[in-house]
Amino acid sequence: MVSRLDQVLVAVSDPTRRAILGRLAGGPARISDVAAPFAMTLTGVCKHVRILERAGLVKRKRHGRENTLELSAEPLRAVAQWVSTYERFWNVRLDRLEQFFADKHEVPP
Amino acid sequence: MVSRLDQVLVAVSDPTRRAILGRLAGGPARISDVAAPFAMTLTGVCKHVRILERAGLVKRKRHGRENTLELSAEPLRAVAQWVSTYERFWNVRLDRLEQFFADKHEVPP
DNA sequence: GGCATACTGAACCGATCGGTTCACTATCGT
DNA sequence: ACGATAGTGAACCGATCGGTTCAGTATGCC
Repeated sequence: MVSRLDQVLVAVSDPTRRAILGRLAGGPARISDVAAPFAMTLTGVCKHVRILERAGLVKRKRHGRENTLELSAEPLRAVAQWVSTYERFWNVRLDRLEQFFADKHEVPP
Repeated sequence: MVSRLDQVLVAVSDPTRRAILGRLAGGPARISDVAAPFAMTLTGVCKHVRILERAGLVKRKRHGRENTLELSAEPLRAVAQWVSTYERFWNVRLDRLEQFFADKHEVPP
């Protein structure tokens, strides 16, 4: 079983897919429009979109023969949450600095 | 060329590697200790550690034949930063709610 | 010295990945 | 009805991935 966080992280760990999300952050777009800037076949982009879709990061709406893609960033929340559990570790230096000053101004016994 | 963000996201998109980071969040440990809970050979775990190391998420210190691993969460900051650029999108409902009230109290022309 | 411990490198394996080509289905515009 | 446009499914390809086995190197302990 692969968790949702897994799906999202895997989807997002590819630079092409992050670029697609970036494009969609500027507003909805058709697959062809999204694909245009890439030196890649439409089929290739389609597969990336599919992965993003399965991760819940992209919503698709069909209008006739066109597929409008829309960003759905909510699953990134899980990523933010996971990362945030490590926040205290990259603030460790700051903690030490604070400790340093705390020690300096400590009242001697 | 693969960016740092890429390296970190790829490293972190594997559940085994996230579990290793989780273990290391509880304090430094030897590779063997980290490996113990996994149904996997030591060699397998070694390879995962290597990937985490290359992403800068783990620091290694040799003491004789032992390798002490230490969490180095700072690169996760880049992930947090990247995700944060999408924060406004998962708050979109709130935005719409605000817009709704803004419209309500709008001064008619 | 001799044996156990703690890794590591290399070779290998099947599965998955990113990407392509090609053939196909719908749909749109004229 | 026609050809152009938008997208998809399937088959294929080389590369990478997660994992193994096995042999080897240090190092620690008695």
